[in-house]
Amino acid sequence: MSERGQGDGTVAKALAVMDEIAAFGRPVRFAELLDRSPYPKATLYRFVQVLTKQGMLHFDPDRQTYAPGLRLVRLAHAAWQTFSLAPIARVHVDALSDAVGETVHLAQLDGAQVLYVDKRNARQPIEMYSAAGKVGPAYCTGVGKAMIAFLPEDQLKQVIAQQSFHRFTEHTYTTEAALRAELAAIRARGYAYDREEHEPGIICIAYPILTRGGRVLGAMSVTSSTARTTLDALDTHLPRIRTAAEAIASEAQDWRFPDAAE
Amino acid sequence: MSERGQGDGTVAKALAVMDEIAAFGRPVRFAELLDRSPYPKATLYRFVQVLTKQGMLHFDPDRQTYAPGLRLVRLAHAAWQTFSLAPIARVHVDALSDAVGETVHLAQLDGAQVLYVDKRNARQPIEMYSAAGKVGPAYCTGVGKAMIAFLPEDQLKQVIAQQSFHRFTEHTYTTEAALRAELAAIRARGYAYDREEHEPGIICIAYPILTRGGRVLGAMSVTSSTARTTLDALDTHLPRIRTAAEAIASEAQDWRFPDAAE
DNA sequence: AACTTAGTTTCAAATAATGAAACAAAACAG
DNA sequence: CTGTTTTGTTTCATTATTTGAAACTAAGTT
Repeated sequence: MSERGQGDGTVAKALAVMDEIAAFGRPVRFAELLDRSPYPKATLYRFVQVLTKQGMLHFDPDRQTYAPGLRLVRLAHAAWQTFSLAPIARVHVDALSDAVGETVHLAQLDGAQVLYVDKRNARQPIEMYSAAGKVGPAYCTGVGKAMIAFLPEDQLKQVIAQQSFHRFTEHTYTTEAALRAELAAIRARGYAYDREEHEPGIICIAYPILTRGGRVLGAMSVTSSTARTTLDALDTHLPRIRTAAEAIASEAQDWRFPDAAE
Repeated sequence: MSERGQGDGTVAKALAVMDEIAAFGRPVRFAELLDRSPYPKATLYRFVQVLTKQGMLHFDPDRQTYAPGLRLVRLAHAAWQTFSLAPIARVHVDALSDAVGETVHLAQLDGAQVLYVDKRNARQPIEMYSAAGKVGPAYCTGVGKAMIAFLPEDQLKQVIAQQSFHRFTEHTYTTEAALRAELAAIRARGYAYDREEHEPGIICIAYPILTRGGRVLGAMSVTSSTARTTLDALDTHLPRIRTAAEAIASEAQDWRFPDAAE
């Protein structure tokens, strides 16, 4: 039952502090942090000191503010290179983006969230709230649904339990039952649509990236807006998306995510 | 115990383990890690367990390997957005890259190292973390020298003490004296050249990004190769680079790095 | 079956983390 | 300029966690 950050030792607590600071999205004063933190002054103070000394946080002495530090960028580079699909997928993402002329996203699951690991903007970029490293909800994005639809039931259960089911638009699925019906449809179809469920006017078609054993590695999507096109029109890109996703799956499997015995 | 028996702190130790895993640049087995680690088996084991549970590492059960986890990518996104110059500089980096048709780098100092936070290739567009997050030596890159040349003496001393002075090419400055002479020249000139000091055939011109108070925020560079051009030819881009660097400095100062009093 | 090597658990002792409270230093009154 | 509040830092006895040698299990090899 342990969530991140509680009862798991000192390291977990320190990382929870990192999360909190990152969540602010801007440099933050010690007092602000203290308000939101479950830890007493002295304890939080020591954490922040240690993290700063370690380069995980950066302290601006003029403004007396803390922000996530550059050591993270260095470590994340390693994560991106060794674990994410992005380096393997790169050539395919490029090709797909060129071919369809729309925004392409590559995403993986980070716990119950969608984490975008790569992105290509269309030539006429739509202003959207996503980039590599950005996270999003799993229950109302194309890539999110395409991934969780193919999770084994026990994992799916955990993931669903952590969804907020916030109603972003009038098309958002806001109940577990509705989402499960949608996921069943996605499994039957083999891929997912986003029908303006996360942002009004934004639609996408998303294809899962699965190992031969059916394990979920990630998903990739082609996104556009209702102002420019329709889902039916996006459907014409399906063969290309499928080809790209399957190529990524195949290469990823060989290089990095071999299944046990199947 | 008496004295400053400063026990390292559990968080610092855990982060050291992260660094070690990241340094491998590939998924790594527990035993490999143990060889390189100063910690005994049980201790290292627990660290790795905690970090995995926290999403800082990812464990591949099939191969029994650990790799940096996706939580880092999420945290780094926050670091990149709130602390790095990249978001502010983006439009200027784009414009400069378009104008000069060469590779443009944006870098900041992370301790004694150069950390690249953004990059534009002459032809290929967005690359995100493939380039952002990379580190390089400060003493033999254009951006590195452009930054450390403008550090106050006490900081410069520390940084120099941490340089390896490895001879990458026949042009690399390999002594503190030689480097200091070069830095003096850079200060006088206002910007730096890389004359194939890091990689044979690669030259660049790098301009520091400084606050009005003279504090070093970062540097940006235009890179090319001796096969295509010469330093003199690159010099023609100088006004554009200066303009871009100054624009970034000005905006960064207003938004995020105000000096104390000026 | 005997022997290796890799990974996991145990538990008393050693060590580090905790947090209430005191302290210092600014910021802000009056 | 003096008292007051707000914010940031240090102290220290208590408490809880971390530590690591060793025992153990599992998997692979001869």
